[in-house]
Amino acid sequence: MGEILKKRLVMSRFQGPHHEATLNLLLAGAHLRSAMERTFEEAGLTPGQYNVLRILNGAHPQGYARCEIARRMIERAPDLTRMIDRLIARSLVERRKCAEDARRSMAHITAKGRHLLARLAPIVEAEAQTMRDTLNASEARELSRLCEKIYARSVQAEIAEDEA
Amino acid sequence: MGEILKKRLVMSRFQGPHHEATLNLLLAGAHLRSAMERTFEEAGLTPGQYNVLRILNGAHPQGYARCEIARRMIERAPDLTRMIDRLIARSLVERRKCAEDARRSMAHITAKGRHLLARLAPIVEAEAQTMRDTLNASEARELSRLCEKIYARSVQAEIAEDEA
DNA sequence: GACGAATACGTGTTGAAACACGCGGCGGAA
DNA sequence: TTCCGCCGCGTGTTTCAACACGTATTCGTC
Repeated sequence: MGEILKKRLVMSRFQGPHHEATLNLLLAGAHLRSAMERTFEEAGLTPGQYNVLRILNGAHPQGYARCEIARRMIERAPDLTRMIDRLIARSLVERRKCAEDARRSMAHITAKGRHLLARLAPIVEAEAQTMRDTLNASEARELSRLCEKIYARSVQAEIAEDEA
Repeated sequence: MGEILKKRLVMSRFQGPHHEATLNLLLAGAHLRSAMERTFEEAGLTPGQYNVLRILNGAHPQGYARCEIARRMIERAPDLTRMIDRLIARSLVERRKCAEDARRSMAHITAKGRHLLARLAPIVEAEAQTMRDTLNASEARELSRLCEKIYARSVQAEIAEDEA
């Protein structure tokens, strides 16, 4: 147990299973993230940009306001405005005014953006298949459960504010 | 199951447990990472810089060459040189020449760097305690095992190269 | 309806990553 | 020894991210 992490970090001693789990989680997360980077770099997209496109594609054709996108992002994105700007510069997204609330700027995915997502779909599916090859279904559910426990506290705080 | 993630990403449907696990792992990793950022920002350190300091502290007083540090980092750090430069600028680390191999530049933690780590220790311990409150020991071990499976393939490839 | 507070965006600026490249030093082969 | 390939490191440049701030709009309260 823990042999792989030992070799990876060239460490000989741990400070208990929780420390080991923390390091492993950070490593696995960074690994998945860099796998995403490699997947999308061919299309010139960062993981965050891909995430925005996916979110907007889910909202097609209505679109989302900037703050709605931020709420649905995996990672916090303080600079979401310019991230969207870059997508607009490549004609993958367009910005329109919001009728109900003039403060909001609605972002919509374009046909070109949807085409890009479609082209990327098989590559993304291949990555998903790798995960299915690595974990069985019950392991995946267990991993979900444990990860949720880790960020549950802060998220529940956010939801509490949300529903207050 | 999965209710928290649904609320977090405001999603209503999933594409199976593996997709859910992937998202949860990314979220938990980002959560841990931002918790580290908040922990160290008071000291003006990024998680990567703290990691370097920890690594050099473990090698004290011999020090490590740049490439040795890179091998022990949690995240890949292509710009490790300048990361060390910033630590040197704050007198937390110093650079010396390597006698055996003039190509290498050895980095050593300074007394000031060790003092900073000592000052940060209780805060880090508090974070560790949070993890112990969240997961019991067997859950931590299971999380470690699952995370290791995820990055095992690529790591084993690296080790294979390493030992070739 | 008017005022203050909060919200939703956008921007200017600073700091840090990623990538490619160049230099110097080491090691093996003829 | 000499040459060539590789390694280790540093740097220049560009792109991106984080923080703080300013502006416009909406909401709540009187």
